[in-house]
Amino acid sequence: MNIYAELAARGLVADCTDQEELLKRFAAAPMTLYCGFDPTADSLHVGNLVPLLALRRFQLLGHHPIAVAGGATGSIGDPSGKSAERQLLTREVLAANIASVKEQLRRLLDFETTVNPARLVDNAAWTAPVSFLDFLRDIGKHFSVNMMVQKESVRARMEDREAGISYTEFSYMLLQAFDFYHLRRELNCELQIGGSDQWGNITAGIELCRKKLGAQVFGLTLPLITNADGTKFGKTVAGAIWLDPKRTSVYRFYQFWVRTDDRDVVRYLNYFTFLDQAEIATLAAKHAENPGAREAHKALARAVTDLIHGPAATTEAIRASEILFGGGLEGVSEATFADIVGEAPSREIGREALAGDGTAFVELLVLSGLAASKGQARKDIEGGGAYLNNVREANPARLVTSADLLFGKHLLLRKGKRNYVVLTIN
RNA sequence: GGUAGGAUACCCAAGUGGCCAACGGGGGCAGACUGUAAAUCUGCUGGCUUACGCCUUCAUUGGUUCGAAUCCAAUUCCUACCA
Repeated sequence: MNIYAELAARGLVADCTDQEELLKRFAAAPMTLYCGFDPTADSLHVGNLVPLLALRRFQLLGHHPIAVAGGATGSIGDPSGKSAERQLLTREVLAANIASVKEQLRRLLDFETTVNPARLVDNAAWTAPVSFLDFLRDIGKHFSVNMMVQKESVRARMEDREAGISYTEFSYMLLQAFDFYHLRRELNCELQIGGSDQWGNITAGIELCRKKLGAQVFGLTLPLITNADGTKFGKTVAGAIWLDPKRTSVYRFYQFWVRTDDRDVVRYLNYFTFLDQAEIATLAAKHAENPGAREAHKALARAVTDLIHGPAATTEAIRASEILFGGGLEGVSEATFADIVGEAPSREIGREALAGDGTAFVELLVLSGLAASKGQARKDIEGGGAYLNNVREANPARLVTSADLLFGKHLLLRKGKRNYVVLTIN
C-alpha cells in the first residue's frame, strides 16, 4: 500500500503541496522525510503522537524518517497557534528536555533496521555554527517580510495589539526553513510533515529549497485532533497526558484512552494505532452494535499504551483497571490486589493512624488527596460519592481502623465512579 | 503627558453602605440514569466547625462609618479617546 493511501484512509492528510507530483514521487521510490519536535518540556505528550506515529507509518512502508529535535528552534519558540509570546527556556532546561525527548523518540522509531533506519538529529548542530551575519546574508535575503507577515501564525499575533510578536518569534519560520534546506542538501530529505499549524513554516522551507537549491521538495500536514465535545485533545483539568510514566502513570495513561468519547473512538483508532483497516472496521462494527461493551475503547487503550509503555506495563494497567472497575472486591486475592498497588495512585499512611479508634473517614479522604479540604470531603461523603474498599460510606465520622484493612495493609478509597487511591500502611 | 473608564472567586460577569462568602453563566466535582461514553435532570463549588457560628476574601495601602466589595485618598496595573 502506498503511504498516501494509508494516511488518507486514516483521515491523516490535512493538506499537502503539489499532490500530483507528490503521489508520483511516492510511487517512484522510498524517500527521506522529516518532522521536527521542539523540546518545550522534558517529555512529549499525546498531542505529539500523531506526527510521531506518522513518521513511523512512513518507515513501515519503506521510507526513511528523520526525527529532528529542535535544539535551535526550541530555543526561539514557535509562534504558530500561540496567542501570546512565550517565555524562553534556559539553556540548561532546554538541554535536559532535548535529552529526554530524544529518548522517547528513540523508542518509537526503528533505528536498528539496516534497510531504512530512522535517524535522530538536533537542528542546533547545523544552526548554532552559523553566524548571525551569515544567516542574514544567506537565508534572510530569500525571505520577503511582506510574505512573512502574511503567514497566519504571524498575522494573528500582529492583529492582536495586546499580544504582539517579538522579533525573535517572528524569525522562527526562517530557522525551520533553514532546517529543511539543510536536510535536503545534506540528507536528500524531500518531505516535511507536521501538524496543520505547521503549514506556514513548512512552505517557507519548501520555498527556500527551491530558491537556493532549485529543488522541489514537499510538505504534508496532519490534521489537528479535535474532541467531539469541542475540548482540546490530550488535555485534562490536571494537565496534559504525557508519554513519560513519571509524569502520567501507565494506569492513568491507559485510563485516558479507555474514557474516550464514543464519537471519537473509531477516529482515534485510525489516528493513534497501527491496526489495519479491516481490524478497525471490525471494532467499529462491534462498537456500533454494543457500545456498552467498549471493545473499541479497550482496543484503543491497549494498542496505544502498548506502543508507548510496552506490553508488560500495559498488562499491569489493564489488570488494575479490571479489578478496580470490575465490580466488588470479593474473591480478589492478595496477589491480584497487589497488582493495582503502585499502578493505581497510592499513598502511604502510618500504622498508628488506624490503631485503636482509628481515623475518621473524612480525614482519610483528605489524606488520600481525593478531597481538597475537609469540608469538601464531608460534602462528597454525605452526597454519597465516597467509597471505602468499594463500599459506599455515607457517614463522614465513620472511624476507620485496622479492622478495615485489606490483607492487613491496604485501604481502597474511591471518590465518584473512577477516582481511586490505595492507602498503604508503611 | 491629558481626559474618561475599569480591576470581584478557576474563567466570564452582576452587585454601588447593612438582607454579601457575594446573582447569573461557563468550567469543575458529586448524585440519578448508564457503559469508566454522551445527553439530560439534581446537588455542591473560600477555609474551619456535628451545629450555633467563627475566620479569610471583591487590585494594594490607608481612611470615613456602629457597619464597606460598595464612600474617600494614595498607589499599582489595564482599556479607550486626545496629545
